[in-house]
Amino acid sequence: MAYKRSTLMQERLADNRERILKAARALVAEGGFRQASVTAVAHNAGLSTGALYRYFPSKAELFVEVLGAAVAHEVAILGDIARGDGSATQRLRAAVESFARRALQGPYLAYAFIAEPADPEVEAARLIARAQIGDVFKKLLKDGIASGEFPKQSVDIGAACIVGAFTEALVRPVAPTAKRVTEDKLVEGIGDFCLRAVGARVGG
Amino acid sequence: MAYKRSTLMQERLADNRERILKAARALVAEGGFRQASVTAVAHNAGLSTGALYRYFPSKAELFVEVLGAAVAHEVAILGDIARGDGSATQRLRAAVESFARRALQGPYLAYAFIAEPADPEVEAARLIARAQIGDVFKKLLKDGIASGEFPKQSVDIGAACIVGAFTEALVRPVAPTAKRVTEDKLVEGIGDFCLRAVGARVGG
Amino acid sequence: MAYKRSTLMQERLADNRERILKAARALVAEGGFRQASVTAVAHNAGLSTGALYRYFPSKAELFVEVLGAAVAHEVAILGDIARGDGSATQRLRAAVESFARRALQGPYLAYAFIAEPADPEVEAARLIARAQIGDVFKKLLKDGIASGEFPKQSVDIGAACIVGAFTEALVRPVAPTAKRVTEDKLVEGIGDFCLRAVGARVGG
Amino acid sequence: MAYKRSTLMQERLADNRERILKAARALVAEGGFRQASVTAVAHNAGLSTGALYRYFPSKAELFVEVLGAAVAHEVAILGDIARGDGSATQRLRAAVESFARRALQGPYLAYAFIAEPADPEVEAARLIARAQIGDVFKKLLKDGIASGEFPKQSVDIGAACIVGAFTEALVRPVAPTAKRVTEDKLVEGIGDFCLRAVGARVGG
DNA sequence: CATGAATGAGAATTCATTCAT
DNA sequence: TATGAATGAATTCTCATTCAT
Repeated sequence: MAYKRSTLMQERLADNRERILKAARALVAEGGFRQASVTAVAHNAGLSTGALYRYFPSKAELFVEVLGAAVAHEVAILGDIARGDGSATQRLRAAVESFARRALQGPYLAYAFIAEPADPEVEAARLIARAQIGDVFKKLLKDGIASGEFPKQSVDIGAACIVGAFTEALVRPVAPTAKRVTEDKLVEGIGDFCLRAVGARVGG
Repeated sequence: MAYKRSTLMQERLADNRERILKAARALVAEGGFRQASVTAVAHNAGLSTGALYRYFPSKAELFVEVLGAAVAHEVAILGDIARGDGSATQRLRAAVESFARRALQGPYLAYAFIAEPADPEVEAARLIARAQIGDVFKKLLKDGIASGEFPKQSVDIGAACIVGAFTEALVRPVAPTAKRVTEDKLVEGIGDFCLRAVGARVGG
Repeated sequence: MAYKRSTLMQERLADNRERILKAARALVAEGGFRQASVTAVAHNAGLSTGALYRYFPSKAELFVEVLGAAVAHEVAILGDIARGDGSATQRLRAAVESFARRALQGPYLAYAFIAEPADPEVEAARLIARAQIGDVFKKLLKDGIASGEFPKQSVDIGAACIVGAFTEALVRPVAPTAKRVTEDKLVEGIGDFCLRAVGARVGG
Repeated sequence: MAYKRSTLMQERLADNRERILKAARALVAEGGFRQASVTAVAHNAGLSTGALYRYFPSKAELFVEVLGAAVAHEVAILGDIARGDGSATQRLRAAVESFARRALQGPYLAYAFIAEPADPEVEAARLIARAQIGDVFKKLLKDGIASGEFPKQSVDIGAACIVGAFTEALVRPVAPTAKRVTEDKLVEGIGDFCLRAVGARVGG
């Protein structure tokens, strides 16, 4: 009918898209991919099932984008830190702890990192996501090595280990019942671990 | 009276159980729990669906056992190393590298560690599995701190980080296409990372 | 905005629910719970298997409702009769014969009363159903005893016996082939039996 | 091999047959047809699944015989009572109460009477069984009418009602929680009900 | 002749995707 | 264009019956 789509309409559409992504994110965070059925996502976004397919061609592509958005957000923050001021040591600690704090608040991102994908398409996206996060730490490692703060080492392996280390420590701390560590202690402990791991001289 | 069960028959039965476990393991390693349907497992084991239920009461219990067996094997080996001779530093490196080498040969175990479980029962088993692996490293950390090899630190967090670090590095190395690191380099790199991470004095 | 759901659509939905109940009822009446598989019910209702689950969360709940609806209908009618005018004797006969006539028309209800349930949930509903029917007769027995029409007796046992007596007589008349009794004779015979059973003075 | 089957062997076979029937009966009594799987019956009889099929060609035929045996036993006892001394009134009460007492001891028989069959073949047997029990009461009704103890009435309907009445009262008494009637009271109450129902002059 | 492992059809239930309205 | 009811294939699990040993 209307030849030109009104601006209002376009905003509406953008809103819907955003709402779907948000709903999907929330559902995955709550109970994993298993809980995030298409119907549930659509309903939580205030839309019908059919409407969702107007914005995303399939469930897989929706979740690829969910993951992508989460990671883009994360990478943006971590990238800012990595490109900021201070020594590589300081920036590495800041990055690790920044990630850790956000993950502890809403653990969906960390969860998404290790959750088994429902689909090969999502799996591919997951690899890319991890790589992107890893790249931030690779840069920091390079900086530190260049400045002489860290000894020479494989930055590829190091970055992967860092991502794995904090992911694991955040999602499934060993000994979950005994001695419940406070959030501050946990974040700091992870930071210490990673700094020592890359050979930085850390506290004492 | 009752026909004596032939030795052949007994072997057959034991074989079937083993074949089921093997098939399940292989399918999970290949494509995750999603790919490992009961029908697929049974078929790959050369049995009918119903026959599988003679050996395992449910899909969940089958996979709990798959995981349990893998971890028991792993813990046994790592435990031997941890209780062996040499400094904590040496034993820690040996444990990490031993795990890493096996994981690179047949990556299913590492995969099982991070795969999203299909079932709460399996999830519980997974947590226990990670904790058991973690405990080995906790012991090594304690040893090293006691001997003065490692600085004082949280052994809970450290153990979790170590497990996470090598799991991640093994399963999804950052930058998987470019500069394919040799296996030796990767294993050594992970070892270095972990030793530095705990504060050991590592070569150079 | 949202398309207004047409009246036609709403009728369609209500129809579907009704059709499912009807199909379930018919299948149970024909061949018991065994014959009433979810697939068969859905198919007889002109729907797919999955569609049925939009209207009923499980097979058990569907059959609980089938039973419940039948009994609610029955209890309403019998209750009206029991609370009506006339002596307890008259009302008891009217209630028994009313039930009997309906049961002979569509024997599913009587069948449902004695069918072995496929599920504990349904079994529970069945007990409640029988109790509800029994309660109507308990009230009538009490009335009759109070008015002196019936001798003193256990109203619990009496009510159970009455329900059992007409259920049996309706569903499986002894000697089903020989001397096929007319419906009128059967209904009257059951009425006579029950009245005598409670000690009422019955014609001749 | 052996041309003539030894007597011992024949006894053995007869024993097995009997044991199977007994096991089947016990399982049905415990938890209905649902619980009585072929494997369970065979196991409880101390035999293998396959061996059972040497004695019964199918599950259905096994349960037809289980029912038949139970009823034959019942009919024999009730027949003795019915053909015994005393007035029809006395014999009817004795028969009803005798049945009731046995049913209360081991309720499997009463259960089998109303349980939904797993199979049309068993259903047919069930009808025959009920008819056979009914026939005993038909004879008693005829006796009583002939002797002038009972008024003229349909013996077919009356017999069916009696069977239904005590079956129901025994298996599912209305109001099962409140006022738990003693066994004696229940048996007597059922007897009273049935005697009054046929028009006998009963106590007071 | 006895065994019991194996079969395989069938049951209930779920869910991504489509399409008439 | 939005809706959500309908689809139907796929999943886990059961069990009467068979047959190699």
